[in-house]
Amino acid sequence: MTNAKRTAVWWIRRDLRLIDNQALSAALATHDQVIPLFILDPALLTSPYVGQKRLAFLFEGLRQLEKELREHGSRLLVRKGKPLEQLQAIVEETLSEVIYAEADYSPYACQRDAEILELLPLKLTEGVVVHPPGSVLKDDGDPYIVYTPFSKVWKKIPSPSKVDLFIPPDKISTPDNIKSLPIPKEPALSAEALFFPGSKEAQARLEAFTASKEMPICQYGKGRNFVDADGTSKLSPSLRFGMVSARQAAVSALEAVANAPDKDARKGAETWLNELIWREFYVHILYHFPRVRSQSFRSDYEHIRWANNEEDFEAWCEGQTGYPIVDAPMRQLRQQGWMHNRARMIVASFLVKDLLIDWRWGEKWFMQHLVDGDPAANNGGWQWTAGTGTDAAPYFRIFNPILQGKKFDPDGRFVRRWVPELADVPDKHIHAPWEMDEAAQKAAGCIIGRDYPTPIIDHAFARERTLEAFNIAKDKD
DNA sequence: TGAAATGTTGGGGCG
DNA sequence: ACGCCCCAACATTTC
Repeated sequence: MTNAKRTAVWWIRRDLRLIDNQALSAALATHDQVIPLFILDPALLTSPYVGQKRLAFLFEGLRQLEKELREHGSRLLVRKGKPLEQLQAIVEETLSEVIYAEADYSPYACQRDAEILELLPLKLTEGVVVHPPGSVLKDDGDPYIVYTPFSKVWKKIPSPSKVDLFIPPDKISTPDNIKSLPIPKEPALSAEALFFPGSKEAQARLEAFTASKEMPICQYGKGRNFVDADGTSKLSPSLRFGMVSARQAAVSALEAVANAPDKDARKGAETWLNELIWREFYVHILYHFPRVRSQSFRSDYEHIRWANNEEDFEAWCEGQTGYPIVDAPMRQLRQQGWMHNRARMIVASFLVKDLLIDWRWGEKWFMQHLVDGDPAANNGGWQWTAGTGTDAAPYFRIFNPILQGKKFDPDGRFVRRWVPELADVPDKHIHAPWEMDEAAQKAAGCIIGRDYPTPIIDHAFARERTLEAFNIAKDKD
């Protein structure tokens, strides 16, 4: 080595934070100089599964990270191109000894990293999940394909009790002579975006949710299903890009469980912890069974004869199905890039089991619009709803969109917010406005078929059609 | 982390 | 007083 300083690259992928970052910590512990690098990978930026809102969130997140780095006297090095080629060039330019990165277990990332590992000194650390794939296995060494036993074993593995609050010293620095690209300005974060990216925002959100006086996490179990009054943490986009670590979230949840004032509160917090474990479960599933990315986990359901009607799909995408509890969240998704988890289940059930459209269509649409869109969680969620996945809802579990609306948006506030043409429809009919007689429609200023669509399908008919389609497929194997 | 169909029970009205 | 019917209310089964 010609340089006296020992230099490492910190390759940032989905870990946009300085706090509790195992890749960064490892680099700082072993090297004198650490160069933070982000590579704009055309294969990812132009994928049909990438959405503009998520990209905007990522780019603004990078700007926030750069700001933090500047406070520590460093630049964020940005390059564009095939990661292997860019890394080769940078290692050469900076005489770096090693590249540290947080392991990513999605199929694309695994293949990308495997190729790089053959040619470059890449060291992968944990961080995307608390317990990585391979660490939660059955006694015979097979991965779990049912959630409950998985979660029991997950909880038995000693979880970290502390996060790494290491404040990066001025060792992080990028040599001035190294060329860097600007962070793209487009797509830009819209002014009415629901989420502001960045580690600071994410840390504050986690803190407020789990450790503030009110401890909203303790109400999560009871409140999480109401689609309007929001009992959820809204942390998914931050977890998606590592603006908080999974470990931080888990530690905070465990602390909340321990500090909960009573039994109900503890249960509420445990429910949220379980959602974190669901997230890890699906990371493991996609890692162990990469074929689920394009196929049903249960191969018999590959035989389903989908209706796949394009017009129906378009109506679903646009929030024009005529079912308020479906249309409202679908419109919210397009506008804000986010949807309540209960609503995700409702609209997914409607697409797959009412419209009899292949779950992959919906999976793709979600990826194109969700700020938090993650290949593992999204795929897992869709296959769960479709009944084709691991530990999935049985195929005959078909949501009734009217009952779901009444249960989880009882006063119709959520529906009225996103489907303004229903604003004056009385509570009694808000989830089934087509049941209004002519006079009621006039009084509500909402003529069905003119101001708001007639339901594009009859639920009772759809239910029977789907039961038959799944039954036939099931018997084919 | 369903819903609908079907079965069972028990109170009240009524002849 | 009694049997009968009706029908909530709840439980069980089936898709």
